[in-house]
Amino acid sequence: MNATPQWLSPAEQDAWRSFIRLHQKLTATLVRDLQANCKVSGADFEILVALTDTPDGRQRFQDLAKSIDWEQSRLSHQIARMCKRGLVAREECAEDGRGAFVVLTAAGRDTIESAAPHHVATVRRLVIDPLGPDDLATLGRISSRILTQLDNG
Amino acid sequence: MNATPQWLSPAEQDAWRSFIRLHQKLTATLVRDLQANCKVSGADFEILVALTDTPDGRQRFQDLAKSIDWEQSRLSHQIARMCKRGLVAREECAEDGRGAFVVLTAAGRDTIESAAPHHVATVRRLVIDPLGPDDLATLGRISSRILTQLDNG
DNA sequence: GCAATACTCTTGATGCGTCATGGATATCCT
DNA sequence: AGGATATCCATGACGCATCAAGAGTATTGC
Repeated sequence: MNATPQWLSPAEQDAWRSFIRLHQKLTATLVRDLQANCKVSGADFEILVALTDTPDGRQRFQDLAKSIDWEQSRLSHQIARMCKRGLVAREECAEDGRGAFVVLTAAGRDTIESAAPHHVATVRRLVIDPLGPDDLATLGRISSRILTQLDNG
Repeated sequence: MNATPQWLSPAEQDAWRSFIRLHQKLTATLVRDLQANCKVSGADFEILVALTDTPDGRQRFQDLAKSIDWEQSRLSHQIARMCKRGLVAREECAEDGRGAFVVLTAAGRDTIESAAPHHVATVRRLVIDPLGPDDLATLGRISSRILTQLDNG
């Protein structure tokens, strides 16, 4: 039932390896840039951005996890670390005794407000500008296509 | 000296977020697939593939690190873990007292030979087939472009 | 009511990745 | 030759990601 060739053709292999390599190198570069210039990890940044998206900088654990597609326990560990550094705080949930809120602190807000412009500038320089609008749109379209496939199993 | 707009336009943001999301989800899926079906991590797989690329499954630390673009200490830690599980072994280097070789063991060879076909099939199913040759080539081209930018700083 | 079940979050163990540091050997320079 | 320097690899500390297990609280169904 498997008529497709087992190995990748040279052209497929080229494309795939470029993509994987890009994948690894871009992540490493962006994370390093954030850490060196803004003292936040990629994980910190993602949490802070997600919290900033809500008007009061407060979100239930569950909702936050869903909005950034993280597993519960990963979020729990991450929030524990960020609490220790004062970037966010926990709050109990009145309506549901099991639940809890994550709240952006003043320090957290300061951090993200100074980190975000720097990060955007880096993304522009490394990705958006070298590609130009057409290729960027193509990249977005291709990404969505693969994402759909991933979501369908 | 910064005439470019600070934030991303909605179109830019869409494309960028799709790409990042793809990035994260694809990695997670592939790693999980390898771990669940073949009992190897992504890091294990990368090492084993690189070693298989040489005729005798032996490589100096340094050369291995360069060929997969890893930091030296990352490789050292990884090899230590893989030694413990018997996938590779260390060998001293006669010509250079500081140096060392990493050698594929029989168990390591078995592992990669059973994992590789499975992995290729997954990559086909999730990425190569849904894209088709043209989009795959485009993805490769775009990836190379960004990689060049990364390498130039 | 209340027992069974489901939900929400936490915790501990383990592997991975980076940084800073260090020990050993080789090479270079005078 | 011998000291300075560079190269090669190892190690420890710390943060991050996943998995398995668990504690407390709500909900469901009888």
